[in-house]
Amino acid sequence: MMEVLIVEDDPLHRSYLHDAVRAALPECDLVLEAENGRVGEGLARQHRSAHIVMDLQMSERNGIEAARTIWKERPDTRILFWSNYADEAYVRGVSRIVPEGAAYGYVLKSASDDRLKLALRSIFMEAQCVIDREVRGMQQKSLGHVNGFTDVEYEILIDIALGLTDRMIARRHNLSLRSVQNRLQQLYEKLNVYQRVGEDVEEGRYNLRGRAVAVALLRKLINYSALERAEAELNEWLGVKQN
Amino acid sequence: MMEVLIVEDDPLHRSYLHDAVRAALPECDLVLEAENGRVGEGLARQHRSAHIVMDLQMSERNGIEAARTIWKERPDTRILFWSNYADEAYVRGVSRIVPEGAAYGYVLKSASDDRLKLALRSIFMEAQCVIDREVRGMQQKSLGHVNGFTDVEYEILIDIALGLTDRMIARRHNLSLRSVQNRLQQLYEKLNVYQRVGEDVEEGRYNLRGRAVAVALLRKLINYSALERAEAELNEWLGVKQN
DNA sequence: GTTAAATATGCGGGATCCCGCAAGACAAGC
DNA sequence: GCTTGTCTTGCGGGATCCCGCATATTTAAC
Repeated sequence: MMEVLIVEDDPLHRSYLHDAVRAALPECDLVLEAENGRVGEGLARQHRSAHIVMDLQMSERNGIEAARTIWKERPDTRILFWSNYADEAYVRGVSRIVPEGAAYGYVLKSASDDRLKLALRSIFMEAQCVIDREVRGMQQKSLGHVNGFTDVEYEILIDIALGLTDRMIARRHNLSLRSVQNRLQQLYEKLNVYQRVGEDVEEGRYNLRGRAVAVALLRKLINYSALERAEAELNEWLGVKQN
Repeated sequence: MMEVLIVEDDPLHRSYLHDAVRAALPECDLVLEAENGRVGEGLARQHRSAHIVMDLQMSERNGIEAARTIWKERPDTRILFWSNYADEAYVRGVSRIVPEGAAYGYVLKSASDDRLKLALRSIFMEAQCVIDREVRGMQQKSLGHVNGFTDVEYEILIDIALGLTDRMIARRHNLSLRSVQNRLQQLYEKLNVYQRVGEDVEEGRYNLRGRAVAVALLRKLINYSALERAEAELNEWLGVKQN
């Protein structure tokens, strides 16, 4: 008596997943479906789902937020993230919320049938972690300190992407103004923002702050959902500070 | 003897589209498929395709760029854009490149079977334009001057999102420094960026420039593909300026 | 335990940004 | 013509950003 919950907003992908689950897990006798994160959370709570397949990019409430609240309630839930992209923003977002010792997976939608089915069995039956090669590569590059970003640096990157002033960032992280600016300089360095843009010396420089955000977006260090989440956290912080 | 070219990177969606085309257009005797924009361009050129269904968000080369080069070569090509989103950035991007008097369509993937098939017939057989209601609504709101953005304003918004300095923007648009800054003030006004962020008066302001970009991203006035395109155009401009 | 490296903080200054004020340019409408 | 409104440009100044220089403090390494 095993149940699997599918959270995925695309009907075609949903039914494809349904079939895959049925084929890979004959011991599963109930497959639930949710068409966005909000509904998925509800179903997970109601059915105490222990096995979830989760899309990341959904309209109503995205997969990372849904997974976070689900894991907060029951940290031993096994979740397989099934996504189109291996953007650093997503990978970071996921690994930030996975609880200690939880079994989870991250496979791309471009993966083969077999890989998906294998991952389903490994995670749900064997409680193993399965991370796609591309995603794993991303993780390595991200955490490997060559051209990778510290957590603090990443936080500050997000902060300037949100449009905070240096002073605000300093207050938020309990740092001095100058320290924040040091971090920013490191960021500019790592993001390779110091090139001139025009031929005239001393004439065509970028606005470093803005350029850093642009480059981060182009390199997919940041994406919409990361920004959205960060904006929510910022507002929350502003809220508690108010009181 | 009618041919239809499908450009779509998701295999499931591709085969769904294939079926839909077959069902809606029995007079069509050849359906070609491409898995990204680059391949799509090639096939379109090779087969002189006059009827194309195009996804917007693709990895290798996105739908807007592909459509632009295709339309540049044969402006009477009929293209149906089939996308997940009605973001203002996409809508603007599409309407910027559609040639005078061309027949095109924009329907969402969430649309029903019937709507898709109807759109296929309307555009390919009758040369009519078919724009989904949600998308149309977006267009209205975008162009209607209440809370809508001028083309110039939008250009400048893109420029600060790319991280250009005021001076650079001025040079690019042949404006004075001060005019650019006027435009920026309008932008800040329209994007509602002037609110304080903290309780201390005179203490917690946003960095307006950065905040404007953040808000624009959150409101989906800008998205990844728009940035990518803008970055390419910027580099092109820098190139010709060099010589 | 000593050295080296990374990190945090302060000071100061030049560049840029943000913007109020004001004057000229151009078009539309009466 | 006159007015009104929008757009442009210049000037000037305060705030912020970017960053070199110098000094603690912490962390890592041997």
